[in-house]
Amino acid sequence: MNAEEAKKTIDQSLNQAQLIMTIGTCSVKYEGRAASKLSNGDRMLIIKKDGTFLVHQSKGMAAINYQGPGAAILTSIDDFGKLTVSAIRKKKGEISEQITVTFQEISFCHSFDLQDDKKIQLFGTEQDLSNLLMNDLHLIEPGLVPVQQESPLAKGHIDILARDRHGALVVIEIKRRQAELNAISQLKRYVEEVSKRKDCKVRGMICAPDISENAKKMLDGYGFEFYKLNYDASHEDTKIKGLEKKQQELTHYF
Amino acid sequence: MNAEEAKKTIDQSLNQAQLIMTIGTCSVKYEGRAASKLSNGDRMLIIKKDGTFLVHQSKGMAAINYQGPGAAILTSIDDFGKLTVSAIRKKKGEISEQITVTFQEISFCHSFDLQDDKKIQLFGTEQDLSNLLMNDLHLIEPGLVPVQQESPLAKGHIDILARDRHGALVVIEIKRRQAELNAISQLKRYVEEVSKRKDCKVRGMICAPDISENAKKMLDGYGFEFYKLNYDASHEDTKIKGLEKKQQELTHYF
DNA sequence: GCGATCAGCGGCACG
DNA sequence: CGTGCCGTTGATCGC
Repeated sequence: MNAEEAKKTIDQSLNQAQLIMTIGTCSVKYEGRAASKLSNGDRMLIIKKDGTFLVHQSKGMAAINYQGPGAAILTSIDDFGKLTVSAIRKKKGEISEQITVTFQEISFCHSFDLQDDKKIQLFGTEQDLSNLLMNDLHLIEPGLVPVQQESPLAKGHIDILARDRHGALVVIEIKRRQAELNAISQLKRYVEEVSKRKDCKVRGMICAPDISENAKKMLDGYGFEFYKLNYDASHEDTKIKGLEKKQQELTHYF
Repeated sequence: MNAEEAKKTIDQSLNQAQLIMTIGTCSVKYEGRAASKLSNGDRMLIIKKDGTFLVHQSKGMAAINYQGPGAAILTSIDDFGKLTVSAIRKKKGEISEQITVTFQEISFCHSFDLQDDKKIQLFGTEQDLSNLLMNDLHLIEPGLVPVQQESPLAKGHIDILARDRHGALVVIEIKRRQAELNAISQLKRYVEEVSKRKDCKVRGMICAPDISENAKKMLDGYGFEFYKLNYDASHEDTKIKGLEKKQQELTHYF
């Protein structure tokens, strides 16, 4: 396909705010928060009507170069008759960014009018798990009652804050996947902050489907607790299937 | 476009491991680690030759539903003559996942042969900054010498480990963007671990272009230091433009 | 393969 | 608007 032709297609479609797809051999250059270079190869360029700019290679999930919504799109034909398409982002307070795609060959360039105002409904988020646990704190231990959900702290927010039957506060951090070191650090921060403000015993607790070995050691070191949270999120109504306390390994005592 | 026709196009292209793009009105369902529903609207479905499966709406950067490389793709025509395309992922040890796209209308379905074995070159990563700083530790303070880069710890790895002119170890954590609470927690982990193993004073230090207010407070609380790292990563050779120590605010003393 | 972390992270929600 | 953090995070690198 002709470069002039493609340029015309893109320019017109931009005016009409359509989705534009261009496929061809191109090189890509990026300058902004970082910088990148990608030499000639066949790629797919997607320009959405909100300014989203995506360059995809033939493999891999992530766009290899991109620009978020709001980018200004510019097209031009260079001295060698090659089409270049640029996405430029200039926001005050942010680093100015620019991607330039230079096409050697264009095999396809077309625009599509996509009508779609539907929003996705997502189930099984951490928030969902939190809501479920809120109503089932007895699964953890008898007498545990909710104090606050999503308690906003100066430094982050606690998933669930509860009180046990002895009057101690329990900071519960929920993870929808394996808890790792940073989850323990997070919990530590919350427990420290709550301890500073409340004059009572404060327990720290992680509820997650799994925990890494190092994270478990760190957890034990702080005297926190881990509950294995078994759940099924593959349906609209996420279900908690089990919640069992994992004691410290006996080996820790030898 | 006819559903049968589109199915044939997709099936044939899958055999040839090409990139396939289908555009039309569809609903999308996902079940796996989480679950989602998206009712009818116009979308773009991209199937890459490595099994990557992407559903894009007309706006926004992220694919609204996706499946990574390795997904098995299935097509079928349902009782109402509608085309459904599914991506299924079954890996042992992982949760089985499935996306199903049901097309009401198909406006475009075509495959493309994208030849591309080029890899992107990225500049200005945290690693690059680390390399630069390694050779310019004097920018931080006189007499600071490198001990080890990317020092592997049981719990993570230290960006730069150095020794100051008084013999104290300095754990340096570099961030390419604003340091926030979790960066401080991270640094704390490393300092704790080094302290445990070395019998000398251990300093903690963050080098980042900025630091959030709370992170700064937490940093001060631990007695760590913040150096404002001014750099330009918008070119192939990233440059450090300045590195200035930010003292504690005087207000902290009142 | 597991684990820890980075990412041009993006996106969201809440102060 | 900043900030903290989740994400079906993904991608990478070291052990």
